[in-house]
Amino acid sequence: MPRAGLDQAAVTAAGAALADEVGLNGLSMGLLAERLGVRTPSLYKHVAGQADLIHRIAVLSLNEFADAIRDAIQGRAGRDALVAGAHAMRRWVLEHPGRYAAGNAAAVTGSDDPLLPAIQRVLASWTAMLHGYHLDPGKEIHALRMLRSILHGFATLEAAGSFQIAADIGESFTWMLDFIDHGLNANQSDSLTTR
Amino acid sequence: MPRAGLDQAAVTAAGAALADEVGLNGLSMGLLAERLGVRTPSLYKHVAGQADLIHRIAVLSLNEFADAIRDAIQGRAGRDALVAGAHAMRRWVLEHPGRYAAGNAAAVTGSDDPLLPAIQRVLASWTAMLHGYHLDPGKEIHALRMLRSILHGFATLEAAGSFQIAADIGESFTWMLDFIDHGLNANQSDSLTTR
DNA sequence: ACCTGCGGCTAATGACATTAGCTTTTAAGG
DNA sequence: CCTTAAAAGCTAATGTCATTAGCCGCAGGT
Repeated sequence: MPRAGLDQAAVTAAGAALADEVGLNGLSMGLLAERLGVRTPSLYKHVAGQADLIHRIAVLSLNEFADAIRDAIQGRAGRDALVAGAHAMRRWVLEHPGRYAAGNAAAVTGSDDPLLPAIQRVLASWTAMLHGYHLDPGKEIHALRMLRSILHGFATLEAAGSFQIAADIGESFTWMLDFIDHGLNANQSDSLTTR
Repeated sequence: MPRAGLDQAAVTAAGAALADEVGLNGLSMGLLAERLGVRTPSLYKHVAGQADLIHRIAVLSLNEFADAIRDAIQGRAGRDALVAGAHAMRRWVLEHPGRYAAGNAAAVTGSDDPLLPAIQRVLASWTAMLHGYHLDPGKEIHALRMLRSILHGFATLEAAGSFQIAADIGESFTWMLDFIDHGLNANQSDSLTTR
C-alpha cells in the first residue's frame, strides 16, 4: 500500500480548501482525512490537533489575503487604491469564506506566532493606502480602525447572507466606498478638523 | 425530590446568560443543565436541541438588543440619535457577547420565524435614525447597510480583542461616529450628489 | 382517591477528537 | 545490495458531547 505522501503544508492547504467548501464549522478531522485518502489519526503525524490545524490555516490564509490586498493596491493611490483594495478584499472573502473565518477565529499564541507578521502585512497595506489621503498622523489609527470595521463588517454580513436581497449589494458596496473616500478627503490634515 | 420547575423561557434565559459568560462556543447542553440543577436529557423536554436553543436565544437577544437601540434613539435626532444608538449598541455587545453571537449565528428558518420581526425591529430603529439625515430615498438602503457594516464590524472586532491596545478604542469609536455623521450630512438630498 | 400527562432520570447510541501502540514504507549509509 | 531507524500509516481504545428511548413519580384536575 503506497503512502499518501502528506506533510504539514499539504494537510494545511487541504484543510483550507475544505473549510471554504463546508465552512469552518463543518471542517472535521474525519472529513479532512477522508478527503486526503487517509485515516483520521494519521493527520496527527502532521498537525498537533484541530486547533493547531485551524491556526495553520489562519496563517496561510492571512498571508494569501495580504497578497491579494497588496497586489490590488500596488501602483495605485487615493481613491483608486481604496476601491481596488476593497474590491479585492470583498472578492477574496466571497471566494474563500472558510479561510476568512479561520483568519478571524485564530488567536495569537505568543510573540513568535507567525500569525502576527501575517496580520501586520494586511494592516501595512491598508496603512499604505491611507497614507495617500494625507491624514493627520494622530487620526490615522482611527481611520484604519474605521476601515477595518466597515470592510470586515460588510464582508461578514454579506458572506453570512445577512443583507436582504431587495437592493443590489454591489451597488451598496460602491456607494459605501464613495462615502469613505469623500470622508477621508474631508479629513486631510490641511482640511478643517472634525468637530 | 422537588421539581426544578423549568420551562422554555427559563431554559432560554439561562442559556443566554451562560452564553455571555462562557461564549457561544462554550455553551454546551451539559453545562447549561448543570447550571439549572438538572440532568442533560431533561433539557430536551423544553427545547428541541442545541440548534433550537441557540435559535431561541437569538430571538430573545435580538429583541433585547432592539429595545436597547430603540430606547437610546428615542427622543433624539440626527447626530444625537446616531451617537446615542451607536454607543448603546457598543455597550450592549460588550456586555452581552454571547447573546450577540447567537443573534448573528442564527439563520431564519421560515417566513413565520420570530427571528424575522426581531431583526426588523433593529433595522426599523436604524432606519428611523437615518431619516433624520434626509437622505435621498434611493440611497437610504445603502446608508443602512453601511451603518450596519461599520457598527457590526467594530463591535465584533472589539469583542474579539482584535484591536491593538496602542490607541484608545473609545476615541476611535467617537472619531468613527463623527466620520459617519459628517458623511451623512454631506449626503443629504439637498446637497451635491456623490461622484 | 384516581388517572393522566408533564418533567425528570438512567441507560444507550453515535459522532468527534485525541492518544497509545503496532507495522510498514522509505531513504540514507555502510 | 543490506541494514536500520525515523517517518507515516493503521487499528483499537478513551473521553466528551448531543441526542434518543424508555421508565417513573409528582401535580393537578375529576
